[in-house]
Amino acid sequence: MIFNKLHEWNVSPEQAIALQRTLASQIVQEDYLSDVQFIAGVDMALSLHHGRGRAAVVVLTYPDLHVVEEQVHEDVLLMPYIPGLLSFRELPCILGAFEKLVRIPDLIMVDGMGIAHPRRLGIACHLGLWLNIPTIGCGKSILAGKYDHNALSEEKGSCTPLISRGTIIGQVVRTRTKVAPLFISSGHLISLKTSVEYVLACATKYRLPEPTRLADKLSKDKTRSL
DNA sequence: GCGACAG
DNA sequence: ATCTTGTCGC
Repeated sequence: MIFNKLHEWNVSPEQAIALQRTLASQIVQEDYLSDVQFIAGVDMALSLHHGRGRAAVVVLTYPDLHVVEEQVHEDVLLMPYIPGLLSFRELPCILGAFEKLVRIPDLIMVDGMGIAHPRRLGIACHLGLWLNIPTIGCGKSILAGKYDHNALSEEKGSCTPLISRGTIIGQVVRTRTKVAPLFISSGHLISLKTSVEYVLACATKYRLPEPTRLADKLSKDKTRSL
């Protein structure tokens, strides 16, 4: 598939932050989804010496969740990991995997934050803008905001708002009973409510929803080099 | 100013 | 994220 080249990737941390501020104003938090027939999951694995990375994208049917396409792409990492600037480290490689994709997904689930980010531009938002496809941020740990731990019961499906500066930036969602929750937020072209619905619909047997769980597994595939 | 900090 | 074996619990 093809996408919009919004900017260069070899930028300084200061330039990256400036870009995030500009891009954040372009994020759409309303639902603009077409009939969702295909959902993709994306994740990335890093090499032993953190010199290279391998991005994996898995496309599954919805709501049956059957895999219809898988693509991986390896590349050198340009930037180190800096909290808040994750997309500048991982997206170049992830976009390489999307270039190889034949089946265009209607919705994408990303391993990382959406707008639940210091400048409201997590990796899911950034990817959504480059692809112009709805994206959901599915983080395994918190980056920004706070929530009432007591408002989250042990049962699957339980959730409580993630709040920052007086506004709801995401939902802390329990995808499995008695298992650590996930931090869900809108990426681009989708509402928070709809995001949570899709995550729960794809969280069948594990903590991670099937799209990102399978992408995570594929990126770590031991039968490949790196 | 101090501490926290997705993957 | 990654380094790593067995082990507790449903």
